[in-house]
Amino acid sequence: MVRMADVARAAGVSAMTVSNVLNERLPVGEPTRARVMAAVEALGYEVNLTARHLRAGRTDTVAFIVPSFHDYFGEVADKIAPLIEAEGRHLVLERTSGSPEHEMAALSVARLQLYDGVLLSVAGLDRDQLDRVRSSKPIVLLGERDVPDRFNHVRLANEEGARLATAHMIEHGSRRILALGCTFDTAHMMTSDRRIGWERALLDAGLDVDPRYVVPIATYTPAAARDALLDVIASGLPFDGVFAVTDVIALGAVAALAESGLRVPVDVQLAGFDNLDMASFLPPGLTSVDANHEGVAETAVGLLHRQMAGWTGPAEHVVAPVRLVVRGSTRGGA
Amino acid sequence: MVRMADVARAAGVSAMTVSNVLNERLPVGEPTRARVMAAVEALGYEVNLTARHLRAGRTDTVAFIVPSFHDYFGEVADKIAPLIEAEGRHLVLERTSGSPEHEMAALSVARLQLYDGVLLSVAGLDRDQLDRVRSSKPIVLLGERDVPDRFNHVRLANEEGARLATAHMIEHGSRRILALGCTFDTAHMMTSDRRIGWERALLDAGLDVDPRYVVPIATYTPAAARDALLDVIASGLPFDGVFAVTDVIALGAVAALAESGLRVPVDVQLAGFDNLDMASFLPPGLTSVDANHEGVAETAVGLLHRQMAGWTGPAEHVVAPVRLVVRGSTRGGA
DNA sequence: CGCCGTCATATTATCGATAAAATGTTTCCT
DNA sequence: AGGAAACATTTTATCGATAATATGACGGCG
Repeated sequence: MVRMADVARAAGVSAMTVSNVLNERLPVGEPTRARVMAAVEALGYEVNLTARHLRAGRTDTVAFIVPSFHDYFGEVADKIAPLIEAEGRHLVLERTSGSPEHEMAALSVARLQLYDGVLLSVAGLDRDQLDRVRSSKPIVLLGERDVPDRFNHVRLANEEGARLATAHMIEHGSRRILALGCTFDTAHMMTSDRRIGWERALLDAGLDVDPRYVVPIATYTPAAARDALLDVIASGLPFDGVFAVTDVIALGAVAALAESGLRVPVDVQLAGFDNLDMASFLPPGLTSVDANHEGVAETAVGLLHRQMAGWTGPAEHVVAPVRLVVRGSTRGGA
Repeated sequence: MVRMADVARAAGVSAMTVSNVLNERLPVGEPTRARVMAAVEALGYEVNLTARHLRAGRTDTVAFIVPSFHDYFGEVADKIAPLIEAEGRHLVLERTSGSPEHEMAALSVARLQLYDGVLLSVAGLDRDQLDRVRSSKPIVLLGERDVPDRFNHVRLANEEGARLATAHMIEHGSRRILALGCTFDTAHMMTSDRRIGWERALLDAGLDVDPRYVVPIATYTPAAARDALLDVIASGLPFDGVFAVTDVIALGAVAALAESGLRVPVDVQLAGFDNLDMASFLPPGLTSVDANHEGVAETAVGLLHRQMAGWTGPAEHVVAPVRLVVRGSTRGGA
């Protein structure tokens, strides 16, 4: 391991001069700078980032902590990365499996030290647990859970999105719409907020809210969604529309409907949420609620940058607006 | 920031004793241990991982460096994470955009220092560039590029997989099969290795290899794939099968075929590569070459663990076997 | 000619933890 | 009782860089 001191010796200067050359902190005379650079090249020296971090208290790295790496979070992460890199920092992803324990561990003093700032997609933690986090590290929370006021937070207009999607299917003739993957949780969660939007659309249209039409799912995978929907079909419960709580769930629904010979959108209309890349390619095109990933990424990163730059004003709680992207899976589409 | 020295003072012992209690390195008397633990609790002390890293030379962290976070790599990363965590380490993901410069930077001395080991999915680097990497850090390379012998490397049986998929479509009646997303590169690349498999299947069946049937794609997105295939359709080139170089490309093909009123598998058979989760849900089910992500993950992590444990034997070059998963998008499927 | 300011570079102290060696204390055995 | 072994804890040095401060050389000016 080549150290700064080795470079210093080779160039006949002190370590501090090497540091000044490399970091352009204090001015260094041209001949000296040249000698130092030559020594750096000759020895192949590179700074020890750990030592720099310990001494300078800065890592130039931001973490985005997500429940899982694939699908939705992978897409959002790819939007976030360039924004972080534009400010000369690195982005790394960590995974929590959505468990509260892992999420708390990611917010522990020890782990937060490793980054200049952290974006956390909250899946498992509730407000009380988040309140126990004591740290002045810049943090921005993403996701649909309730969070303490002191945290910057970006969430989606879940209820409105679900309402839009459901109302759109009602408008085009659906009367019995499943809320696939929704729940009756009382705490704010993605699955319950979206259920409320679904309910609202039904009530606005003067339709009944039948709890049998809320179909919870064991795990948020297309496989579980397909199985759940196949069960519904087997049970004989009549339906002519499906609001899937996410596009990933909608993917499972597409498979179940196709397997059962139900045509989309003729027999059953289908709408999802998230507008993943996939949505526009899945024939006949998946109608989906779009929350503008890119805008969400910009907002969240903006809040984080502001904190990292030293801003100490009150935290912001942003609700990202949504719009419905209509495609062939509903009768308003092509 | 609470330091170990603060805990030591509170417990009336030396910092070293605190360290010994927390790390269970040297034995500590029970009453002392209790006092130390009480002080740790009272002050809410947590170790400074950066200082530990600097002194102890270990981060307990492994990086998986990928071209992009979504789709294929997100799925593989979710398989790798539990394997790393099972050994008590953390996994972080970094992104290179597939550019050689970013990949080299990720392999720089400075960045490698941050991890106990690195898994790198090579997209842009060639053998010569990789040869310039000088580091004894445990590294395992993934991906289809050629790599120097001294690196552990896991790649897929690309040629065989493409051959299987193509042969399967020939067997079920296709005679003019597009190689969508393939290329004529001479270096080993995913897109050229798979083209060779496609060629082989054609030749084995006594069919012509017509270069017009190799359709390169600007960017590896479903949108670009759809556009490329729509262009082919518009050109009037007749075809009755599509081998898509990846499932992501196949997704674009599905959209293009649906838009053009071509029925899968009746008019055109379609097969992909990677067997992403999506493949089994995309109606009528996407026939795809499965490379057993989980097995690849286990192999790669196994090689990395071996290196991190101090193994210094020769590097291994593993070619992960593939099999064809037949679904409804080809006529052998349901 | 001598004093002061400016610029370039060097010295010192420190970030927080831990490996290795040193010190002190108790126990045990003959 | 004497001495060694066993055990518990502390001391010292170090990982590699950098912020803050100090030193030295030179030029300008009265």
